[in-house]
Amino acid sequence: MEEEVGMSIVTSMREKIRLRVIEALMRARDAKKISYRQLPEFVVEVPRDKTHGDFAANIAMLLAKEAKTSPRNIAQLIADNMQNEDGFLEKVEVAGAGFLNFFLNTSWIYEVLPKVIAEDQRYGTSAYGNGEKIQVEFVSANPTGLLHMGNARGAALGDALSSLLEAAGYDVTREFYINDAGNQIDNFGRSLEARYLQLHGQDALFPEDGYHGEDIVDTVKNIIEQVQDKYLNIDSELRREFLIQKALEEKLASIRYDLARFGVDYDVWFSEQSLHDSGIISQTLQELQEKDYIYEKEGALWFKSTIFGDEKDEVMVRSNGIPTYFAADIAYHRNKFERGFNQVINIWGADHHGHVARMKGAVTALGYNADNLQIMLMQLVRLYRDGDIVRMSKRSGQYITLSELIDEVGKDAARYFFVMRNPDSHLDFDLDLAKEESAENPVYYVQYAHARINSIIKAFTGEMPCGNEVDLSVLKEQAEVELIRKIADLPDEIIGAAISREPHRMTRYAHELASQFHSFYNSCRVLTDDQDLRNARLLLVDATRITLRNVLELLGISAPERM
RNA sequence: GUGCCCAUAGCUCAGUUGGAUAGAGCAACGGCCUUCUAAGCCGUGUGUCCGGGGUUCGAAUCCCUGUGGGCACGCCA
Repeated sequence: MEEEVGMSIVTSMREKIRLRVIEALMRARDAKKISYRQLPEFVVEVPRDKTHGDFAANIAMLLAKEAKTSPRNIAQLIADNMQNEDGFLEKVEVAGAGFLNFFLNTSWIYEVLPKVIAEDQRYGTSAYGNGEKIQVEFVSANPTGLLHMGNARGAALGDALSSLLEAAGYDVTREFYINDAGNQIDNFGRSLEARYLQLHGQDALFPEDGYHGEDIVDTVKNIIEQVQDKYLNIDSELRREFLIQKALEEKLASIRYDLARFGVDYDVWFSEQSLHDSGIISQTLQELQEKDYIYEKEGALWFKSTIFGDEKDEVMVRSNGIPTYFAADIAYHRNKFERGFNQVINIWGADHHGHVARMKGAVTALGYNADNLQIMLMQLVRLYRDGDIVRMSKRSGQYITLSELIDEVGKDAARYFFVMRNPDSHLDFDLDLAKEESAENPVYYVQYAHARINSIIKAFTGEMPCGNEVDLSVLKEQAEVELIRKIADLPDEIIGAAISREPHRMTRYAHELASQFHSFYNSCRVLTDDQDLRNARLLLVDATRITLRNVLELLGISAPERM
């Protein structure tokens, strides 16, 4: 049975209609006016076109074949047999190919506002997820450098998705996987060492594939300030070990700082090195060996990922005995499921799409359901400045950092831009455009609505009316009714965006809500002399404020009180 | 070459998972401030939904195929 508590008003209207449709059909069948065995899955949806009613159902078209009669006949039969003693339905129409259009008695929409105001910060949230544990791993950038635009997109998407899932009633853990082991760390060490020696006037050779970025030089300069030339005449391996440790500390601190500035707050920072240290990697390897998913070839150990649809098998342990990144990642994913997450979501750049099949294969091999590992791929970000594409490469150190992005564009605009687009499409980020504080920037449109509301509330000197004491049925203007309906949609919008893993739906919703408000603002005056109307509109405006603020909060965007 | 992703208005993109006459923003043009913020509102028009087949009551959406673009194909991560 559906739990009645916490269900949104829109959902309960939808369910009420669904029930009455089913009852009507059964009544018609009892009266031998129609025959069918099984009821098809049908939808009760809010039609795009307002003239098609508040809700519409497609059941007649789906039942036509089985019932051996025309969709319009079936729809008419349902309409004639609908129970409506309580006047819940204003009218029911048969339209188009056999749609049922339901026009509801408008009284239900006036329940929305008191509910929003009572729930306040909690409005929009629901218990849909039943507290199920979900982990979202995102960004997980190499700590050898600074965060770039791709990381920024991942941060905005991952954080918004996490917030959405939380609002939909899931128990969410935000996690950052720190790649502090493996080849790139060795490379990092050699790069640091070369810079350290160079900065002391020595003629050290910089590794070909090393980290050429200026930020590495700065890091080494900072270390030198602390230790001077103490590590100049010392065993190279010890020197590298020390430099790596100090540099990782600094890099990680700056990554944490930048993400915090971007409004992203992680629950867990998980070290890859800890998997090596604790022996979990070799344990996992052994388990896979026992299950016969591993074989040896040319001195290396391979995982049979081809049996899970991968293009080729993948090396787990190199011939030099060092496990690959893939081996560590498998151990990490085993660890995730062992920690009791029902679902695990990874946000990856699309350049990693080749790993999806083998990672899911590894999860299956370990005895877990691969469907519970969802990998959200996002296409890469292309950056434009002065009309030209800015080539970005971490190795060469040529890239715009998250930190610079926040300085230039601002957190709010940047986050809105990243979440606004479908992750499946390339994002052309025009820095000059995003910087512009003009109407071109959609985030201002939404924030402006919030600021306007606050300005109305400030201008009102009396006492805010109480939800239950106001007759809201005076809100009859089209702009008023449509605004209320948009407000009422929030809980279902959140659930829909959360379960489909599509945070970008929420920016659209935010924009539509703001649009509906601006339209209302221009056609209806809130602070009028008519006290009843004024009070009702004050409540409407306050509920809009709460809804807008809650959506912006989900997206990690501030809701300014004045602009 | 093989695999994955993308292709919708002049530009940037939505399109509620298969529904009714495909929508926003920007750009263009015309109107609206003595009023709670004009970073706003109202109006004007634009489509070979990349091409071609198929599935069905119904396709931008699902399947096949062709074209164009991006990405990946390492004992890197």
